[in-house]
Amino acid sequence: MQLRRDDVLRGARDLLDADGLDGLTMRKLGAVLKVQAGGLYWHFSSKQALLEALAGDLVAGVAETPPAGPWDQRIATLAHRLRRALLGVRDGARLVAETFVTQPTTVLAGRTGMRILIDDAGLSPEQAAWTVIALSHYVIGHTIEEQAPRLDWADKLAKAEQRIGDDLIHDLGAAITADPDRRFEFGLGLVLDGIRRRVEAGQP
Amino acid sequence: MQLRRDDVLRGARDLLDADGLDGLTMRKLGAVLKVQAGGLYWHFSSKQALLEALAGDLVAGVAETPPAGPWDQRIATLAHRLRRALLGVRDGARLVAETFVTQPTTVLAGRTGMRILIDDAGLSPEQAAWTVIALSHYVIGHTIEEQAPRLDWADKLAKAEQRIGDDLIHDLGAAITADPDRRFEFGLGLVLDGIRRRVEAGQP
DNA sequence: ACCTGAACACCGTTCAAGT
DNA sequence: ACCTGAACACCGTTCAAGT
Repeated sequence: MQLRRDDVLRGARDLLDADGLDGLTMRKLGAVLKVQAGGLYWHFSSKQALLEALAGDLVAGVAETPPAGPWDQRIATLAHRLRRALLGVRDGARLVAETFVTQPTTVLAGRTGMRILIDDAGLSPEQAAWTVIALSHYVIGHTIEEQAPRLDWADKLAKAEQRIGDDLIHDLGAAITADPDRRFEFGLGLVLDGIRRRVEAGQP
Repeated sequence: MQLRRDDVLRGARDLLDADGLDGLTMRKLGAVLKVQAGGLYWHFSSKQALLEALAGDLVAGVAETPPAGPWDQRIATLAHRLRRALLGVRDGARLVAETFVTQPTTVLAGRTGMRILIDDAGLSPEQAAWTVIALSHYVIGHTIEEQAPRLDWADKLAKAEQRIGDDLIHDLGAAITADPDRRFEFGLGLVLDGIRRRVEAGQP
């Protein structure tokens, strides 16, 4: 029963989900796939290459053209898809962040966003490019934090609140522990509003 | 000549700058400080704890209250300070991203931002908290990408451009390789515009 | 209090050799 | 073509023992 490239990727994905990015080692992956660790290097030239392939696969679906509709809704769809993709596996955002632009699938997703901003929203190609980049930075930043191990946050926040003794810290803590879906929506809305300003300025 | 906690932190910072986050090992740090690796565990309970202390120090200055002025300018100052802090050491953004909210200094920086948004811009405490969180996600996302090793980006982008054969990919590539300062400014402006919408909606 | 020495249980990667 | 076996040069962490 020989191993194919896709089997390795699937095994890596499962192991990532089980043990996290720091727990994903070539030796454990070998064990899962019933293969010596060294054998994996026939399929991938390095662990880094394997991780990049994994990251590429993760964001593969994002680039599909969203259904017709208002430009802001279509862009929101892309942003949601990217977040969903990153959330698809443990530490997905960290994984993708470290191999971001090098991935063809990421480039394609960026292009899809640009199309919408140019054709539907009327931005210049340059503006569109800068905008999709900024938006992706927000999505990735948010999702990294969302996926970060929350272990003892509550404790540390409570301590900070006590030490500083401030209502603002309490409100900040409440926001941090709030529903990530809603927090993402809020930040996305903020960025979209920023884009709207540009769009309106362009066609008054 | 005994080692103090601060000496360890300073050594770790230097080593981080020299070898990057993946190259920062307890054994190399021990060598730099003329100490056995195990000896470091008297000063820090784990490597993780050391990294967290390093991250905390890095963003320590961000929380200082910015000079008086329009609220958007003061918020921009905070965002620039955070980026500068992250750029202060190699892989600083990655380092901070993984230990983000647990750091008291980060909490303090968030509080400073909230003060401005509440007192100067007239947002509710809740809105202010959600806003500083979203903004910090953008800053961190941007800076992680900015600090990512660029090794063979140009090659891969050129290949993607060739393969897809699209002007949009060319424009996207140009944007990605553009001056990070200007790209950061653009994205920050986008988010600030989004906040302005909220502010105007709040006090029409 | 602060560190050494030495060990334990791991890593990624290479590469001759097997099938 | 695909993998084994074994090695190389590393890791983080613990802990008795030294000073």
